[in-house]
Amino acid sequence: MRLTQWTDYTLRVLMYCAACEGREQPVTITEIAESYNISRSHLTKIVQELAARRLLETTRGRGGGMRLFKPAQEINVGAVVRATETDFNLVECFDATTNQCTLSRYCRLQHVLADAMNAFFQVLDKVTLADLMAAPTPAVLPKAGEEHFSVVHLLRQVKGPPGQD
Amino acid sequence: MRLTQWTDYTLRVLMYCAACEGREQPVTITEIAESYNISRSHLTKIVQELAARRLLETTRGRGGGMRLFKPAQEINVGAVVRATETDFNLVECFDATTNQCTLSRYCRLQHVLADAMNAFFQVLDKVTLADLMAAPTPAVLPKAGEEHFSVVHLLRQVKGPPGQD
DNA sequence: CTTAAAGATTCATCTATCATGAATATTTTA
DNA sequence: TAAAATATTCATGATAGATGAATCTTTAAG
Repeated sequence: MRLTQWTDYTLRVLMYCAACEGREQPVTITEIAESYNISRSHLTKIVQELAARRLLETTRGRGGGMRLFKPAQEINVGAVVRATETDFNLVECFDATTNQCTLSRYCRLQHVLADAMNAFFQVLDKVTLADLMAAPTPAVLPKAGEEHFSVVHLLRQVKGPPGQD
Repeated sequence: MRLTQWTDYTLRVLMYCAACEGREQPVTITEIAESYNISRSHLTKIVQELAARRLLETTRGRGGGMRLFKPAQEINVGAVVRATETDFNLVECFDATTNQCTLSRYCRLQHVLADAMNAFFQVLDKVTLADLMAAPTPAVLPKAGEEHFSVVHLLRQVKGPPGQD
């Protein structure tokens, strides 16, 4: 029971962009690839897909990069996961074209698992990208004056202020 | 987002046994393998595990086979799936030992996905093996006098009455 | 008008998990 | 003692998913 790394990276890209909202220059693929230490080439395809799905807006050429296409509050996590995951056939009998189990119509398993999967997504459907950027765990609580701590802070710690690398 | 075929087969074995409860002879691996048209060798390992988990009772030797260790009403589907699935790391950051994502403590993704997975299992936790053997879909509704239609009927149709093959 | 920096595209390959199955050992009852 | 059953071990196959090299295209800066 896993999601693909593709989905994982997709969400991370969106989070990175959300964290950088308001920044002058758009976020670049190279920047994210270095920050997360993952393949630039691979990331490109993910950004590609996100742009095609109108979740990111990309601009080519020097000074280009990507931005969220709409505010983080309007990007639903459930919708993103539904869009990026490709295989929802929890068990063989979910796919009528390849199903070989002769019991399928006589057992409730498929129905029960479908219910479970719906419950899974109902949770995600209530969450937006903005919600993912919430307060940190106690160990890294913001100091006084850092009320609006977010991922941006970590990025700054790790990479220095945006635009200085 | 899939379960393993191992889990699928595990549930099917249990369903087959549930359908045959009350039968004189225990169910054999060969019988199930032929019925579902899957590898006997592979099935053996699944039965093996189920016996180790005290969900099946197996007896060796001539006349041997397997039976449910306890009534189908007492076998919880959620528990079975939790036991047979091996990988619950929906995304990389679920596994602290291999996690490389520097954002993990600063983002709520892990928490949200954990919630979703809990919701998934909460559905399965309400279902027993007996519940999986419910009424068939309309297309195959039992005729009058077949009130207690169940998987057993299908097995009979397909294979003839138990013990005659 | 050329160069550098960015995304876009294509293709090939690697890899880990899961699935499969052969061979053989062990147990038990008829 | 033979047949029918589960148990065990080991090797291999299949495939989705991940990776990355190479190259093309676009665009702004100088």
